[in-house]
Amino acid sequence: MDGWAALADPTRRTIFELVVTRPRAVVELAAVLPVTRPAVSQHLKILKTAGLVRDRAEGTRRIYRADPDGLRELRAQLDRFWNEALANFKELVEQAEEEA
Amino acid sequence: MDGWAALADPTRRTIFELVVTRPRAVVELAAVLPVTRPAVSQHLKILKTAGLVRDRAEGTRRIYRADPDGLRELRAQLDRFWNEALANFKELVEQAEEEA
DNA sequence: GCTTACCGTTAGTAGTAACTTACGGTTGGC
DNA sequence: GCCAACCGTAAGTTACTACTAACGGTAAGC
Repeated sequence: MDGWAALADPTRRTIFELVVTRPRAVVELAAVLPVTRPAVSQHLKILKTAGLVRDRAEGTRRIYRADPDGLRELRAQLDRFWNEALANFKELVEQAEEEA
Repeated sequence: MDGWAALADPTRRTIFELVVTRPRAVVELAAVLPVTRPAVSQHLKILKTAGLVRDRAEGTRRIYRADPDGLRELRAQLDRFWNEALANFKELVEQAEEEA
């Protein structure tokens, strides 16, 4: 599952929003969210595969934090969309002005 | 369905990529894609609901183009994630330096 | 007016994703 | 050594999503 699909799910996006502010343990996340702890683990696995989070062991706890790498890719692609959309829009305006 | 979920589907993201370069008709898109024309229509409906495309009638054809509005929202949210992730990362580095 | 081209919607189906429950494995404290 | 805390995974269920086929509706050309 790629970055887009990873952030498409609302629960997963909430998890990412929590982790992006500061590192958190799985049990911490599950306490806030309306789903069980295993569900949070599964979501984190997907986010990790997408390169959006990293984890580190700290005793029995696993601390998850945001990973800039996956985020960078998404930003690059979204910026490309943005620039192309604006260029396209600008072209349309110029054509409209030619006709006027 | 919000912008994230709209761009999560690969077919739908391809459609958006095609439309973002220049406006296209439904039959045009369906000719390139490996799915049927109704499927393209359904995807376009979802993209439209998400504010990512707009359509205009031109004879019997419907021309779709990218809509900057929906894109702007996604960009804003992604930038927020990005900034928070960097701030978080910076904080971690500073803490590590304090310990050194 | 008839045909053709283009499009959206509906109904039905197959595949997948998100969730819970149950289980086993590892680390830390007593 | 034993218990408690924390975590990941597997199995099973439910809901949803993407798709096709079939239909009806509208604009353009002859």
